[in-house]
Amino acid sequence: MKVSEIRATFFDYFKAKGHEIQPSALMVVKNDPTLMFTNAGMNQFKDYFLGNTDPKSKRIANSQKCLRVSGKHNDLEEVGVDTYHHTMFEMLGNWSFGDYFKKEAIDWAWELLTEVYKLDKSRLYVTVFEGDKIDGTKEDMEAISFWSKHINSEEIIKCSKKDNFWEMGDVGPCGPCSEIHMDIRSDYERSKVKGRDLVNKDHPQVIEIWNLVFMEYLRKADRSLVPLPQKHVDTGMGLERLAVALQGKKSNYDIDLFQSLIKKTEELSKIKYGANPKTDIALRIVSDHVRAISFSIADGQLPSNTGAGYVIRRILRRAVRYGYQVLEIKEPFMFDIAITLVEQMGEAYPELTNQKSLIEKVIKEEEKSFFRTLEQGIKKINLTINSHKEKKQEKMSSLHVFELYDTYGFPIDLTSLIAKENNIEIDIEGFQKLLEEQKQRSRKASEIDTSDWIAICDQKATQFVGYDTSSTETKILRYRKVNTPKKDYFQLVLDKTPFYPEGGGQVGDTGFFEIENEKIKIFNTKKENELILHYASSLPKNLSKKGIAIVDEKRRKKISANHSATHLLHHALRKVLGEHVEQKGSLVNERYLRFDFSHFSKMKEEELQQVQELVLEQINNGVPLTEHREIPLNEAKKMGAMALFGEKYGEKVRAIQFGNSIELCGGIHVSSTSSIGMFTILSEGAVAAGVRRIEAISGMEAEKYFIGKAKIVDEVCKTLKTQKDIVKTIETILSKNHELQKQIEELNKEKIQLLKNTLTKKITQINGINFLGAQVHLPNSSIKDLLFQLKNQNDNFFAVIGNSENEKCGISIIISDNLVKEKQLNASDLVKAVSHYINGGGGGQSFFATAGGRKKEGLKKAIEEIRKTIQES
RNA sequence: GGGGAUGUAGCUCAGCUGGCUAGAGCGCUUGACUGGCAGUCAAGAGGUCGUGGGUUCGACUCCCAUCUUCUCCA
Repeated sequence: MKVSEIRATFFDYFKAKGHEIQPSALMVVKNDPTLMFTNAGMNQFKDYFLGNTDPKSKRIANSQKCLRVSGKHNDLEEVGVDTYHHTMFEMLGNWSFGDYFKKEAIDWAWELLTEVYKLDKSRLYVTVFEGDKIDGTKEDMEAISFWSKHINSEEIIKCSKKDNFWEMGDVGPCGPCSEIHMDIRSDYERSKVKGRDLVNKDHPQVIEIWNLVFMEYLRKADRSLVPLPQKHVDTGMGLERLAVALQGKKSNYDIDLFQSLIKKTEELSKIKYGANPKTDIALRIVSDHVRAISFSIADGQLPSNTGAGYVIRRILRRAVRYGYQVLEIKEPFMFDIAITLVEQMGEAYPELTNQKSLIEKVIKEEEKSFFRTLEQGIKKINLTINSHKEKKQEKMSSLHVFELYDTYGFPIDLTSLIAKENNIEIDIEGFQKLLEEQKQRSRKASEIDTSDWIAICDQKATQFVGYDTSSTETKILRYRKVNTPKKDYFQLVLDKTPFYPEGGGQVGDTGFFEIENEKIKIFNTKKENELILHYASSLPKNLSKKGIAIVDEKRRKKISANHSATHLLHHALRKVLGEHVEQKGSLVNERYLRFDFSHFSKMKEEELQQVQELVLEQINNGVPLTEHREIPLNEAKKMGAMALFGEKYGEKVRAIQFGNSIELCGGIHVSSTSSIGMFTILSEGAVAAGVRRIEAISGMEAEKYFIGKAKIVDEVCKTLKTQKDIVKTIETILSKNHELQKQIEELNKEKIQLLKNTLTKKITQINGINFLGAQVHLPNSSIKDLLFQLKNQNDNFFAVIGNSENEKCGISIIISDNLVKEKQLNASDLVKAVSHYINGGGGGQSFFATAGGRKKEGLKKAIEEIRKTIQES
C-alpha cells in the first residue's frame, strides 16, 4: 500500500463514521504567539478545545503536516541518528469535540488497524495511564475495560504521566492518553525478547504508531487540574510509521517516499545507503531535512535570521553540514534534491509544484551563504590555532570554541575536527556550559508569565465591527494578567470591538477603552487564534460596566492609507514587471509600508518610476473601495482576486477591490484611493533569492517627505543664487573646487618650501644639536608636513614650533630618531611639561608630539623653556 | 525578543592600551622593458574610517544613540 493510499483509506474510514474531512493547516503558525510551527494535528483546533469558538463539526478527521525541531517531543540533533524520528511528518487524526469519547475512539482505532489495514494483532500493544499522585488522577479504568474487549489484558501496559498524560502546554486542556505500539521485528527476534518489554524503550522497531488522547481536564496556571465542561478526543497517528508497518519495511526511510530522495543523494555523493552507519545517518538527515525545508518554503516560510525563519535555516545548515563533512559534497547540492522531491511529491502536494522555482532558488542561495559563513569561520579558526601553536598551548579554551560557534556560526564538530588535525584539544564541557548559560539568558529575557483568564461575563465570540466604525459601546468579557521582564500588562477580551488585531501585515490598532470617566489606554491589539486581545497597561476600576472602545483614528487613517497603497503597489508591480510578481510578505504601519515580492532581478530606475506613476494615477483617479464581505472563496477567485502565498483561507472570505486590483484581505482600507493623497517609493532591494523588497510612504508622511526635499532644493538654489540647472551648476562648482584644491596644495607646498628655507636659517647649534624654535601661523596639518620634511633634511634635529590659528594654538615638537635614542629625549614628555603655558594638554610619541591650547601668549614662554631644557641637557 | 560580532580605497582586509603625515594585497590609470601578450619594474589616481551626538588640547581608536550585514539563543 502506497503512502497516498494509506491516507485515503484513513479518510474513507472516518468519513463513514460521520467525520468531516478537513485539509491540513499550514505548517507555519500565524496568530499564535506560543507556537512557531504546527507540531501536532490538534493545533488548528486549539480554539475548539479552549472553548473560544464552536467547531464547524463535532467529528473531524484530517492529515496534518507537522514540524518538530525542539521541545519535549523531538530534538533536531537526534533526527536521522535513528530510523524513526523526523523533523517533518504527517499526522493522521480523528477528532471529537464534545461528542464521542473513549469507547468509540478505542473501538474504531482497533477496527481500522486490524480489520481495514489488516495489521497483525499479535504485534500490537497498547498503553494506558496509570494515574498520578501529585495531580490526584486515577488509573484509567475505562480505557482498560474498552481495550480488554480487543486485546489480552497482558498486552495492556500501564504507564506513568510522562508517557501517557498529554498536555498542550504549561496550561490548557489535557488528559490521559492511550497509545498503540507496533512490533515490526523478525519472528526470530520476537521469540528471543517479548515485544511488550520493549514498548516505550526507544527500540527502532517497537514503535508507537497511534496516540489517543482523552481531553477531560484543564491545567491552570497554579498547576491544578479542573474538569472540562465538555470532553474531547484528539488522536494522532504517524503516517510514515504506519507506512513502515504496512509496507513491511524496517525503517521509515525505507518507505517509497524517502527512497527516491536517498537515491538522489547517493548519486550526488557516490555513497551507497547501507555502506556505513556513519554515512547512513548523513543520508537520512539530508533526505529528511530537504523535505522539511521544501514544505516550509512552500508554506511561505523563508529562511531568515530570526524566529521561525531561523529554525528553517538551522535545519538546512544541519543537512549541508552532514553533506559537507560526512558525504564530502563540497558545493551546493540540497537544491538539486529538492527538485527530485517536488517532482515526486508534487502531485499530492500542489503547493510544492506551484513554488518549485522559489524552493530551488532559495535553497541554493542559502547553501551558498552557508558556505560563505564556513569560509569566514575557517579563517577565524586558523588564526586561533596559529596563535595557540605560537604560544605552545595544547588546549583551546571554551571561550574560543564558543566564540567560533556563537559569533561566527562555525559548527562545533568542525571546530573539533580541525583542532584535532592540529593536535589541539578543545574544551567541549566548557563550551556546553557557555551554551547553557546563553540559553538561560535568552529564556529569562523572553520569560512571560501569563495568569489564568478571569471571566467577567460568560459569553463566547468577540464581534469585530472595525470595518464599519472606529468606536463602539462594549464590555469586558474576560481578562488576564501578563508579566514580562520588562513590563506587566493586561489582555482584555471584549464583547464587541472596533480594534483591528495585528494580521495580514497590518499592525494592531491602538486607542482607549472608556468606562465611567476612566480612560484605559490600549497600546496594541493582537490575535491569538480566533480571540482578539486588547493590550492594556492597566485595568479599569469597574470591570463589569459597559464602556466605549475607541480606536486612535488619526493613526488608523495613516495605516489604512498605507495598506490601500500596498494593494495599488502590488497591482502596479504586476503590470510593470509581469504576472510572476507575488506578495511574499508585507508590513503596514502608521509610518511606512514594506512590500516583499517575487522578482528575480534588481528593478531598473524606469521601472520604479513607472510603478510609482501608476500608483499615483490610481490615487488621482479617486477609485472608490468596493468591499466584498463574506463571499465564497470560489466566487472571489472567479472575480480574479489575488490570494496570498502562505495564507490559509476559510470558505467565506473578504475581498478588497480598487478598480482592477482585487485582493483577499482582512485589513482596514480607505474608502477611496484619493484619501491616500500621496505616495513615494523610498527604496528597492533584495531580501532573499528571488525576493525583492520595496519600502514606501504615503499620505501626510509622503507629503512631508516631498516638502522636506523641496526645502533642501530651495535652499540649494538660494545658496547657488540660481534656479536653473542646479545639478550642472554643482558639477561645475565641484570640478572647480577640485582644481582649486590642487592649486592650494601646490601653493601650500611652495609656502612650506619658503617657510622651510626661512626656518632652516633659524637653526642654531646647541650642544651639538640642530635646534629650531619658532612661531608660525599655519594649520596643524601643514605644520606636521613641514616638520617631517625638516627632520628628513637635517641631522641631529630638534624643533619646537608654536602655531596659532584663530583662538586656538598649539605646540609641536619633533626630534631626530638618533637623538631620541642617544640623548634620551622624549617629545611627548617635553610637550606635556610645557603645555600648561597655553592652558592645554598634549602628548604623542617619543619623536613627535603635539599639544593644543587656547592661550597664545604662552607660546613664547613654552618655546624658551624647551630651549633651556636642551641647553642644560 | 536577548546576546555576540561587523561596517576603513572599486574588492579582501590590517590599524595593539587615544597622538605612527590613514596603510597592505588585488584591481584601476600612465610609463618603461618585450615583436605582441603574459610578466616584471616605476609612477599615480582613489578614503564623509556606517550615521548622529559626546568626552579630550587631540578620536579610525573611548562613551552614548542609531542603522547595515553576519551569527548564536528563545
